[in-house]
Amino acid sequence: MKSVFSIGQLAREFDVTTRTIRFYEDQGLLSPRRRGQTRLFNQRDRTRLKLILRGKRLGFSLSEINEIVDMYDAPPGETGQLSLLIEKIDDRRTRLLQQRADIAVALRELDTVSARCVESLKALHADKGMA
Amino acid sequence: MKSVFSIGQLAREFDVTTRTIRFYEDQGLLSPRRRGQTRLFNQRDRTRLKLILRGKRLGFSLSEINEIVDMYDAPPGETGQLSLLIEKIDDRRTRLLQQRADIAVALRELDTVSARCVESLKALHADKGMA
DNA sequence: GGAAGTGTTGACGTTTACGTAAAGAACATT
DNA sequence: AATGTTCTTTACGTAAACGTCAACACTTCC
Repeated sequence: MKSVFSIGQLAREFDVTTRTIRFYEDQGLLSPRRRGQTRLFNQRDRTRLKLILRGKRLGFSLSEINEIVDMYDAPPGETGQLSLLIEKIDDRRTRLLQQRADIAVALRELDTVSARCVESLKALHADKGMA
Repeated sequence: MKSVFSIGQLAREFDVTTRTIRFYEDQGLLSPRRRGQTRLFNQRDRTRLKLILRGKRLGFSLSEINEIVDMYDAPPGETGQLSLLIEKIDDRRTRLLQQRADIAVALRELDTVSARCVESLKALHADKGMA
């Protein structure tokens, strides 16, 4: 369990370019410590990067991801901020549930297409037998 | 059950702009019939649009969606094309399953954040009671 | 017959999310 | 001392997915 990572290490581990990681820092999604000019990433930075990439896989934009990642930090003190956060959570949950439903439909349809492929293969083999 | 739609009707129904629909046609994702210059969309076009928008919700790019929508049309005759299609189906299934797993994790984490919100609210009420 | 509403084709503008050099610093190896 | 590797900043480039006019045609309503 290492506790400090270079930009290159993280890039290799998560299969992104260093340019991408620097870009995320530029956008305020990451803020690693520095030793001189060089970036030093700790476990928390690494976790945030993992969160970011999961958000990307789910089709969120970087600014949405920025909001999301902030959600995981300490809840805000004011009631106003808190209800805003609850609203965001609800929005995100709704979107995730929609996506889950979309995936269910899409997977069923893939099965249908698969079945048609099998049928086509059968037909091709039958033709082959005829020749 | 209507069988022909104008571009405006579809735009309203699916909450996209007409510009978006024309762009999709330009990219070869839609190809409605014409009466003179005017586009006439049928049920098949409408279904394709629905597929496209679901693909977008799942974070696929338009070129990926193009491939996907083609999958739902008649399977190709050649064995080579067919095995290519099977490969694509497999890729897509893998990605969907990854997304589903991501969603499961994200939903659990949302519950955690929700719980923290409730705790924070309790604490705020306690403070209020103290004053 | 003029205005409103819907349709059309360009064509340029914009945001997002990086890619891709350019030019240099720091450090290890040969 | 030269080479190689990994890091840095700065900055221009780009593909995707539309937005946003402009300028025009057709129909309908008053």
